[in-house]
This record gives sequence, structure tokens and C-alpha cells, in this order.
Amino acid sequence: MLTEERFGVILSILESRGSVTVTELMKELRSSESTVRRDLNTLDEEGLLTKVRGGAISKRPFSTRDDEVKLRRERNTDEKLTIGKYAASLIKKNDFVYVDAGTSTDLMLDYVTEREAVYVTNAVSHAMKLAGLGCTVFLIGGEFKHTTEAIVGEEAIVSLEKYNFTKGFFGANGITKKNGFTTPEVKEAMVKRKAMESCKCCYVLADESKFGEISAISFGDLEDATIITNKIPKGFLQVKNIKEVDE
Amino acid sequence: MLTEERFGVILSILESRGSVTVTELMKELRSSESTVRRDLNTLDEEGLLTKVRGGAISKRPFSTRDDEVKLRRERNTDEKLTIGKYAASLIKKNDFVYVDAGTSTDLMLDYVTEREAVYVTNAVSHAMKLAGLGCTVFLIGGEFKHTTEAIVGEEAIVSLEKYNFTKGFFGANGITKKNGFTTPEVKEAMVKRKAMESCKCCYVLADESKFGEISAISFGDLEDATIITNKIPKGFLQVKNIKEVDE
DNA sequence: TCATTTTTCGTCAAAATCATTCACAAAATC
DNA sequence: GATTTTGTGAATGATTTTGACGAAAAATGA
Repeated sequence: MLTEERFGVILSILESRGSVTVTELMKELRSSESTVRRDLNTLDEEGLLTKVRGGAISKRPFSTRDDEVKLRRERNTDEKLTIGKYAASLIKKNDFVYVDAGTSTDLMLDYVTEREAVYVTNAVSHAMKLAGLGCTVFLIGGEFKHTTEAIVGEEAIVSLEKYNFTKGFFGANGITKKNGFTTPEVKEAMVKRKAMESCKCCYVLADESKFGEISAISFGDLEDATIITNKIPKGFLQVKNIKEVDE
Repeated sequence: MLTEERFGVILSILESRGSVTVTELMKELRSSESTVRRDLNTLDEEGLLTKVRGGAISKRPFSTRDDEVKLRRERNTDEKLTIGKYAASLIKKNDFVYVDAGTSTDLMLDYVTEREAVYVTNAVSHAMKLAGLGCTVFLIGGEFKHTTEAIVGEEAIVSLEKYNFTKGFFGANGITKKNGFTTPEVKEAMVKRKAMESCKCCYVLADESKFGEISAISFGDLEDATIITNKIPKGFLQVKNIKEVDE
């Protein structure tokens, strides 16, 4: 196994589990103790993990994901909040709403007031937030992904089949005329695509920075959803289905 | 288990329960009394917890006496831990395991080591714990109940239909010969019942205090599952399918 | 009070982990 | 083709951690 490969495996194990022992790594990597130790030393020197007696722990001992989410939230927050606020105002009594996992939609939830709508989501955190507001919430079934705390995979897609939503709210990492809406994760993209198909009205929440960007996987065409953004870039002015909101 | 890992576990237990005994920690951490004491000393020196006779309490200046009382009362978790430990040891490679929501099963998860089994649960916290261990986890779909953070209701039952588990682990509030296994919540009982039907082997985790108690709703007969307990009460001695575990 | 139980502390040997060295093989360089 | 470089695995001895045991101290109960 290549050195770089091993580094990757070690770091990804740390990412998901938070800690590993030397012995565990010997088995996972099928290498000797010496090699594992050398790897850990290198990665420690490079500051990519923290070596401790017996193994290594992830460089961020405290609630990794929370911090990341916090950080991400602080970027473009103002615009995202405005977008979220407007999106939330679209939810009416008796709506059957799908809320996609992601930070954009998360910010939207802070403005949700409609308790007489029913909500479905694939994000555990969204479910908790909505349930905390006193709303009726359903989580779709399927594989639970640790890093994003969202439900993804084949099973999730089957779960979505039975629903017919009146409105759906989505996030996207990239939006172009040619590739439509894109996101970096394959499994998540599949879920998004299926969910969009099940919605009468789709809304994509995206600040201006997303326009012109392309991520790995497309999950819908530009015409499939109404984009809610803070500022429509020049190239997209003539596109229908874009709503610009400010303050 | 890594030293830092142990520190993390100790602190997180303190975070959630407020106090722990040395004996509990010996079981949770699977290390000797000496090690636990050393750990507590270190963490106390670092000011991360307050050591008290018999264990440790969370670092909060006030209401020390109350906490110490609480510490005494919580001693019965010892038995629950033993039960959980045994139950976890039943999970083997390639098992397809259902884990019911609840505190008994939660304690069991601390002993789960089998990463090559697939787990399905209706409890969000269980899913997170298992995913954190690096296991493959599925959440069933359905209504998300805020108070218990579990998935319940009609939809959850339908979700369960497609599964055929090799083993299932359940909690119960009451066990009698006549009424079988009982629980106070209607919606949760329905889910339990359906899940039990889908398991080849069912295990009910219950300490001795549950025998003779009756809650509102039955979700299974005594013969439907193997009971794992710390002490079989007199009246149940001749019942088959009870496993008594100690230490 | 005094005896009994529980908890704590200290010591020590065993086990685990670590850094270092050396030998070997594959790849890169000359 | 001979060499250097690089990566790997094994062996060694030093160091740290661990678990067990026994004695001391504190709590408990009669």
C-alpha cells in the first residue's frame, strides 16, 4: 500500500472515529508496527493529527463538526439569513414540506413558524430543530452518515418514493446554466434528485457565490426549481424562476 | 483503549449523568480499579472534574451534597451495565441487528465492538453512537418524536416491514407472565411489537426491578424473547428463555 | 465505642508502548 | 550495471502504563 494511501486511510479513520490505536492501524493497513509509527510521526509533525501514547487522536478534540458548522455559518451569514427568512415565509398551513440537509436550509429553519404544516427531512439536526418548535416532523429512513448526520443511500431514496410534497427546500454548492444544480457528494446528490422529483414546487437556496460554480454531481436542471438568492448575477438575469430577496 | 479516549468517556459520562462511581467506570472503560483511580486523579488535578469518595462528580461548585446523594442512588446502573455488556457480546460478524430506543440499550452500545455487523435503530442517539464507532447504521423512517428523539408511528412500522433481523435488542418497563413485556407509550409499543416480529432472535434487557411491573401497553409475550437480567426473581425461575448474568 | 466494610493510596512486577538501530529489498539515480 | 536513496520490517532495550496486592484511612453499623 502506498504511503500516501496510508496517510489518507489514517486521517479518514480519525475523521470518523476521533481516535485510533497503533494496533488497529496495523490491521487496517496491513503494515508493521514500525511503519504505522513512522506514519503517525510524520502526520503529527505535519500537524494533521495528535499522537498520543498507544495511537493518535484527531487534531480537534472538541466537537469537530459543531465548530466547522459554526465557521461555515459565519461566512455569508447575512445573505443566507435573508434568503432563509424569505424561504420560510413561503411555508403555509397544510403544506407538506421537504427540507434538504445543509446549512442554507438550517438557517431557514430559524424562521419557520408554521406549525400546521408537516415537515419531512433527511437531516437529523433539522428534525430536532423542527420538533423543538412543536412541528410534526418525519425523518426518512436509510443509512445514517456520521460526518453530516444525514440519511443517504439507496434506502433513503426508496423512503422518499411514497411522498408527494407541496414544497421542497434545497441547498446547492454550484449553479450553472449547463449543469444545473450540483453538489460534491454522490450519495447526497441521489437523495436530492429523488426528493426534487417528489416536490410540486422546488426551491433552491443559494447566495450569489454559488452561481457559476460546478461541483461533482448534478441533481437537477435550472428549470426544475425556483432559486432564491440575495443577488442575481449578470449572466442569470434573463433566467426565469429566480427570486432576488434583500433585507 | 487509549488514555485520552478514557478521559473523553469519563468526562462525557459526567456531562450527561452528573456523577459516576469508580465501579461503573471500571465496567464502562473495561479497565482496572487502579487505572480508573489514576485517571480520576489526573482529571481532578487538571480541574476537569471533582473527585469524591466512591467516584467523581461534574465540576460544578454548588449542590455538592445533592450530587453525592444522587451518586448513591445511581448505583443500580451497575447491573444495567453488566446486562448491556453481555448483550453486546452476542453480536457477531454479519449479524443484522435491531437496537430499540431506550436507556438499557444505550448502555449496551458502550460495549459494542463488532463493526462488521449492520445496525438498524429507531433512536437518533443510538445511530450517532454506533456511527461514531465506525459501524454501518440505518435509521428507520417515520415520525420524529421530540421528547424521546426516537422514530415512531405508522410510518416507522411500515419502514420496519422490509427488514429481517438476525437479532434484536429491546428495553421494557414491565415484565409479567400474564401481560408479557409492557411499556407506557402506545406509539412506541407498536414499533417495538413490529420490530420484534422482524427478528429471528429477540432479547429484552431488563434489571430485576422490571419483573412483576405492568405498564400500559403490551408489546410481546414472555416466550417471544430471551430476557437478559441480573437476577431472576423467584416467581420466574421456571420460565425458560431467561439468562441471568453477573459480573 | 469497636468491629466491619468500603474506599484510597503506595509499591511492584508484568505488560504495553516507544525510539533507535540494523538489515533487506525495491526504486531511483548515476 | 553499480550506486544511492527510500521505504519497510524486525530486534533491542528504555520508558511508561497497567493491574494486583496489601496496608492505611475513612465510612458504616451495631
